[in-house]
Amino acid sequence: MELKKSYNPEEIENSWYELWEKEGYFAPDPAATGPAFCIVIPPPNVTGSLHMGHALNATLQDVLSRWKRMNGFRVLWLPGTDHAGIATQNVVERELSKEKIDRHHLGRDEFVARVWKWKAEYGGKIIHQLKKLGASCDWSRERFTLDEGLSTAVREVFVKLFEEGLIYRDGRLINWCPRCHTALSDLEVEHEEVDGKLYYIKYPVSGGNVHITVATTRPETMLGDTAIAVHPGDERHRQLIGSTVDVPLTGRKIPVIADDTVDQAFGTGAVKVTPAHDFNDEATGKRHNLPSINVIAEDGCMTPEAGACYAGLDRDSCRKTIIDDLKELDLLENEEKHRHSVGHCYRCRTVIEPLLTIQWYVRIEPLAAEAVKAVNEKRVNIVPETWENNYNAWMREIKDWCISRQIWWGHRIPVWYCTDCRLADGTVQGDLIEHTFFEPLKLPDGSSLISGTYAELIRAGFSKEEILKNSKTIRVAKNVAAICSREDLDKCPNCGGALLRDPDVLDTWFSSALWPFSTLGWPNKTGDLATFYPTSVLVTGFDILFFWVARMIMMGLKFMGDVPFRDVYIHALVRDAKGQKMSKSKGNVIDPLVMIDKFGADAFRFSLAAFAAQGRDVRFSEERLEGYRHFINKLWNASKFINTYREAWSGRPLNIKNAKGLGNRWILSRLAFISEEVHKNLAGYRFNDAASHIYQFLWHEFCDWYLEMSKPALYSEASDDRTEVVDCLYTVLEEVLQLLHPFTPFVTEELWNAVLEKKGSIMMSRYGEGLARDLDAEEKIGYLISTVTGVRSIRGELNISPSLEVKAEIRTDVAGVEAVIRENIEVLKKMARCSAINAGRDIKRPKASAVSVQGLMEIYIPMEGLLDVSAEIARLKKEIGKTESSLDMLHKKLRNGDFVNNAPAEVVEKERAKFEDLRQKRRKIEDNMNILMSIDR
RNA sequence: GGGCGAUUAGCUCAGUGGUAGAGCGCUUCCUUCACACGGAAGAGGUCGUGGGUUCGAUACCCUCAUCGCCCA
Repeated sequence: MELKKSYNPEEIENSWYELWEKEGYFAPDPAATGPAFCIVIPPPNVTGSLHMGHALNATLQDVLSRWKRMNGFRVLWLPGTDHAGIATQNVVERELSKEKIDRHHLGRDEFVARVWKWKAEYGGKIIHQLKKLGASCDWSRERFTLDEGLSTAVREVFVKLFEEGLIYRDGRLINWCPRCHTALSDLEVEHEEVDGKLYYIKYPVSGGNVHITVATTRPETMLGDTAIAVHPGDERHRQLIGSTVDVPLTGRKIPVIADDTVDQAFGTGAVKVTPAHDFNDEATGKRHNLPSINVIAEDGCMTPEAGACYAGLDRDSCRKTIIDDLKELDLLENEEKHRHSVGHCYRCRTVIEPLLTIQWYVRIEPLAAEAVKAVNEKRVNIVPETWENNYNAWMREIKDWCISRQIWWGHRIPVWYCTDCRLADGTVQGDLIEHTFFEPLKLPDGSSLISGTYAELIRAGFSKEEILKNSKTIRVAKNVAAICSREDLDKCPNCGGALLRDPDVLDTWFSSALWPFSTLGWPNKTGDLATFYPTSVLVTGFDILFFWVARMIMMGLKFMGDVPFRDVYIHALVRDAKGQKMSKSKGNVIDPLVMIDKFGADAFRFSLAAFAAQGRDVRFSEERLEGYRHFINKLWNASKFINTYREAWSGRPLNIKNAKGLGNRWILSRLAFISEEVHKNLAGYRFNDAASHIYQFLWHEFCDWYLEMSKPALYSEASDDRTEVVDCLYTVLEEVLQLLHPFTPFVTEELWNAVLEKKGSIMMSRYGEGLARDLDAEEKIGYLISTVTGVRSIRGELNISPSLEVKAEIRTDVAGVEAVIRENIEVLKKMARCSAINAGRDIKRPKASAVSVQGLMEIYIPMEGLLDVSAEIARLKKEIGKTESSLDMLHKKLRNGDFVNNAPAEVVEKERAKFEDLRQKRRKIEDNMNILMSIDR
């Protein structure tokens, strides 16, 4: 088959992908006998579209998968997506708001149905994009964190942990997003430096005319203050400890307390304590038994507790009002600019509000302890190792994990509350369950209700269905008994009374934490689970090391009794060419699909792999990508060249042991070398090293040297020599295509078929064996390369036209060198563009010749009449200069007794030999220069 | 505030206890029958600063500076 002049990716990529998929190549081969190799994909958000991070992540996984497959492993790369609770709910809510619909109008069931509909329509986008990239995922096993099987797994895990007391319900301060209207875990809060203000507020001391000034960044929370705290050793405030102050604007009296956590350097050294709205203050409150006053509600607006003037205002306008009011009372002493860190919702960027609520938690310590042990005992290898530190540091300080979310899209918590059971004190539980309606609900008597306890509402004549359908929030008191169950319940197992299900859903990361085994069929004992768990490696970015990786290790150990993966390869973040994080707001986002369209998936993938050096961020630039497109084109053209010798090919691979030609032995030896390097580097997740070895070999050794030196034989008439060269070309091409295939699957598949005319797909082929080094050939080719380089150097520097053929006289004392030159005279003539070459120990320097002194030879180019003597002298001087500085350095070293005595003998010997060689080289150049200066002139 | 990482050619980055490499860019030459998405020859670095360990440090240790990230 004839190849086009240059490679055109779009013509072939889609059809090859379709074929691979149709043939079922992505599924693990049931007939394969090799060991299992499994990667579970870090499930991208179902709302997402492919960005550079995904592209890098998927490329590396695909490189590993394809490489292992070609090594005979039974490979499973398991794909899927994540239901991304908050993010997805936000997306659908935004859509609804365009139709002016609030999700509460729809009700829970209908809303969830809408999200499923949205998912069916738009959710698969990223999957198609992964296919464009060439990802060899087994799509027949694709999973979704909210599908039936995974939901079963989530349910099982929740119930087990609940039964063991590792999941519990508690009321404490949590991070609350007033916009998403849900609790968040600590990890989901992003701290960000913002320019704020520090307000100095005067609190009058009760019954006197003195006051104490406190500094705060959040004056609106003063409405919930329950103390002022100062450091016990602070002279400024010591006399006020134990006294009472009036909270301005409220008149509430609160104590001044001493607490040694107060930072005396901050503000005035006196701080207000608001246990209901600040994490530090909550702790202070606990230490001093202070009450908590909730002044901010879940929607970010002030509660009735904040007082009639402020109730209903949102946080920000309340702050302004308070400042105005304080100014009026002359209680605002000062305000100054203040830069401080503020928590934001990682989904919507809204400022987080610490709120006192009842939530579900996972007791994390026992799980974390096992997970730390697994990493420290190297049952899980984190690569690069430096991330182990981060992992350990985070695990040491880990706090219980808040897993309940007040949204509708997700795994509903499998807990029910009986409305009829009674507490020990006789209270009916239904009176401890509080409902707030979305809109006031009309009663038959014409009045309406906006909230009430479940029992009240029932008594008022509402049905359970009506109550639930109209509830915006359902708050269940902490002392209501939780009934956790594997099966859905419809009546109380104890009293047969009505049950309400916990309204919350689980943190999406709860289901992600089970991903490595839930996707393989757990809790059923499946064949996949037996074969592929623990998975082989997890490839991911460091940004979800805690969110996800650590939690998977915990859950894997807990429920499978083994780690979820042997290795974790942490790759870098992809940044733009200037090193900035890509973000939509900065407008520096590079779309992988645009890159694929422009440069082809192969060049794009190869670039990503070549950039992926361990422990460093990836700076992506189109310029470099362009360079790798050229590389793909180079491969294409080399193949095209080889393809023209199709009829001369015996069809058999050339084994280095049977090869006679020096060049053939050499290139096969080099092939053996880089093949080993590629396999070694991939095994160590050194993708960039693997990629650059292939690049160097293919371009510079194979194309620049081997192809050129094989041309004389190729251009000659049919002979055994020529056949061997052609066989060699095909042999090398086959192996190179295989080595490259994990990086550049499309072009290699195309060439595999078009040039090698193979029957099957390259992705199902196996790496060949029998590669071996031939150091004798490598040494001898070294002589030839020196010869050609020497002549070219003279040509280049003396500006001798390439069209002008020269003669070369080569003097060498080494019989081996002389022999190699004689045996390869035609090749040398062609490559160095010489009309004749003589070599031997008796060669004399011809008159008016330029010289190049190589290691074991002196190359003379007679230039009769043409030699620009001064240019040549200048050239030789430069050469001497270079030699000289190396000699100086070596000389100093060798004269140093400490070096000679202390350094290993072989190092000293090496340096001596180098010194001798250089000295000879210098002498030879000097001799030549002297001749040039005296005789030739 | 705590921790981590970076600092090597004009740019982007590899790398090693025996004074350095790549890609792109740059200079000169060449449209030679695979490829101008090409070929050949070159220029270019006291490996951030100051100290220490060592016969020897760009590499190992410490200080500082600058930049970046994570956690609080």
